[in-house]
Formats: sequence, structure tokens, C-alpha cells
Amino acid sequence: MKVSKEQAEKNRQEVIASAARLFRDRGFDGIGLSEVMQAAGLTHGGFYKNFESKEDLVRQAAERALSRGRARWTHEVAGARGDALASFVRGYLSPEHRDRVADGCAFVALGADAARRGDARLREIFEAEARGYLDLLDGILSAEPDEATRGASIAILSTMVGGLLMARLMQDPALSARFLRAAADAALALGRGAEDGGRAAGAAP
Amino acid sequence: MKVSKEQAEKNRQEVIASAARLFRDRGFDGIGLSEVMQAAGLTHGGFYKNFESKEDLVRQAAERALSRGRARWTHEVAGARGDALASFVRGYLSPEHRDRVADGCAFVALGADAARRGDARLREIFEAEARGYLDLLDGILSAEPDEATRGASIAILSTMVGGLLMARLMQDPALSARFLRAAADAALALGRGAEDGGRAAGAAP
DNA sequence: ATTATCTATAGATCTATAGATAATGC
DNA sequence: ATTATCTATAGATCTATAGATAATGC
Repeated sequence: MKVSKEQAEKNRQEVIASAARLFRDRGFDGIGLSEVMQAAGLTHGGFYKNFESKEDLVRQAAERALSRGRARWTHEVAGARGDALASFVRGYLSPEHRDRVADGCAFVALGADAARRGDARLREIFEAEARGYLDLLDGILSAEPDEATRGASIAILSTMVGGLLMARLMQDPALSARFLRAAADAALALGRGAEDGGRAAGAAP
Repeated sequence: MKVSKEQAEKNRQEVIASAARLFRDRGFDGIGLSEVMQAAGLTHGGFYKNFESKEDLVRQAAERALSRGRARWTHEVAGARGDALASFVRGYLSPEHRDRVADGCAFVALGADAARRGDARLREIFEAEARGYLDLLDGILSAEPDEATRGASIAILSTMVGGLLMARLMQDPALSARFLRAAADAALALGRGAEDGGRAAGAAP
């Protein structure tokens, strides 16, 4: 029954990866440890050798989902020829991202779940990642981001997150698609406003 | 043990009202029927006399939360002197609304929960209410709303929902407040764009 | 010998149901 | 007599733990 240290570490990572997917798909309270372990190819008895508690796994899975997502968009932005903001915004607000909840943005899939959990460390993870996303946007919007840039980044991120959430909720394909497009158009307009000199919507006082 | 028909109906309403609050606070999967019934002053055994299943209560509670919220904002908009959009947007993106999850917007508190539930009737409720919110915004933005107006309304609603979700997630009070303000400023800017002739962000093709 | 994983289980909680009880409403 | 609500419970599932097992790693 034992396995090499190397394999054990791979197994631990697989548990976190499975949890990151399953939590996004079903919510922190919508899936049990038994099913998470089974998805990783293990039995539930071994769980507490690797994790302190379910809340511990919740934190590690959230961190993985958020940081992987950010790495993906950072890569997409870095590789964009031309309009980096449009690459990010159109990719984020695409039908593909909308339909792949388990692989998608954890702010949308798990933000409300995380906000209501009384776990300050979990919220710290979401907050730190939010700052990372805002820094990414700041860098796209300006070579020398200031407070006004940050305001625009906050507005753009809010529009993206809200647009994706609402698009996922709508059953009518036409209305869902309109949320994606209108939110993307708005996010890009807010970005254009920020480049025009800083007196854009969302600017700091 | 029995109670008048009038009282029984009041009790049923109280169960729905308690569920509407508790589901927003703890999620659809975060609270049991026992606790919901207890919050309404009843024992859990009586639940199935009034509801077909937990999912039935989920639907009725979601409908109540969403329609009550919309009625509140409709009233606020109707009573606004001057800028109706600002009344709506600033009220929605206020610290008070952010801090009162159990009484607040169900798109933010329960949208992700509802999207992942395989219950088409539940999603229909969210969709119908979303259209109601969009109609409310259309009416504020224009005396004769067209497709471009609807695009702006979608963009504004997305920004509001995303801004509130993110503000609730942030632990740093300053960053949370910035999400509220930047999202509100952006929503108002998007509204101004729509009034200026329809070629605003979020316009339909 | 150590330890990663397994089987088995405790104790709590969840949805749903059965049958008892007592007040309403005919 | 009817019925709204109660007590009690079935059966499933959840988190967490205990102890057995078998392969690694010294």
C-alpha cells in the first residue's frame, strides 16, 4: 500500500488539483472529501495524512485555482500582439470560459462561497490574488500606473467578474451571449477611458 | 398542535422568508431544513406539509429574495429626485448593502450557487428577475429604450454585481471601499455614455 | 523501521417519511 | 372530522480518527 515519496507528493498535488476543479463545479459545501479523494484515485482514509482539515484543503485548492488562472491570463497578455486588454477581456468573457466552470475563474465560481466562510486566511488568499489581477490590469493600462489607473483596473475587473457570473446564470443563449459581449465592450471602454489621461470612470479622488 | 389556516399561511411565509435570509447567508448547501424551520419557529417535521422538497424551498426562497430586492430598488428609483441612476447605483454599491448579505442582492449571494444547481426552473427564476432588473435600468436610461440601451443596462448590471461581489470578498476595508466606489463610478459613466446617443459601450451591433 | 495508503467506524448531520397529537372548522 | 404541527426515526452522507497493511528506504 505504500508508495514512493515522489509518488506521494504527486498524489497530494492531484488531490489539490481535483479539489480545485470539484469545488468550482459544486461549491465548497457541495462535495465531500470522499469524492475528492476518489477523483484523485485515492480512498478517503488517507486524507488527513496530507491535510489538516477540509478547510485546509479549501484554502490550498482556492489558492491553486486562483493562481493558475492568473498565470494563464498573464501568459495570454504577454503573448498578445496588439491590444493586450482586448485579449484578456475577450478571452475572459468568452463562451469557452463561461462553459468551463471547473477550470475557470475562482472569483466567479467560489467568491460568494469564500466571502461567507468565516475563514480569514481563505479571504486573504482571494484578496492577494485580486491584487495580482489588478496589478496585471494596471500594467496593461499604463507604463506608469497611478491611483487613477488602479481605479480603472478595479472597474474593469468588477465588470468582467459580474458579466461572467450573470452570463453563467442565464439560460437563454442569446441573453447569456449579450452579457458576455456587453460586459466586454464596457470593460474595454473603461480601459480606453483610463488611457485618455486618468480622469476616467473609477478614478481615485 | 394545530393552528388556524390564516396562521398556517403566515407560518409558511415565515419559512420562505427565513430560508431567503439563511440561504443568502450560508448558501443553498450550507444550511439544513432543520435550522430553517427552527428560524421560522417551527420543527423540521412539518416541512413537507408545505414544500415538496428542499429544492422547492430553494426556488421559492430565491424568488422571494430576488423579487423583494428588485421591488426595493424600483421603489428607490421611483422616489429619487434628480439622478435616478445614481440613487440606484450608489445605494447598491454602498457599505450597507455590502455588509447585509442576508438581506442583499441574491445575484451576488446565490448566483454561483444557482448556476451550478442542475435545476432549470431555479435558473428560470434568476433569468426572469435579471430581465426585470434590466428593464428597470432601461427605463432609467431612456424614455424609449432600444437595443443600445439594453446593452448599456447589461454592462451596468454586470459592473454592479461584480463590484459588490469583489467588495464583499476583500478584507482590507480600504480596498473593499475602492471596489464599491470605482464600480459605482464606472456604472454611472456607462450610463452617461448610453444617454449620449446610443453608441456607448455595451451597445448591440 | 518507517510510512503512505487502506479498511472500518464513530458521531454528527442531512433529507425525507411515519405516525401521534391537539386545535380548528364544519 | 380534518389537519397543522410535533416527536421519532430511517437511511444516506459528512468530517474525522484508529488501526491494519504492504511497499519504500535506510
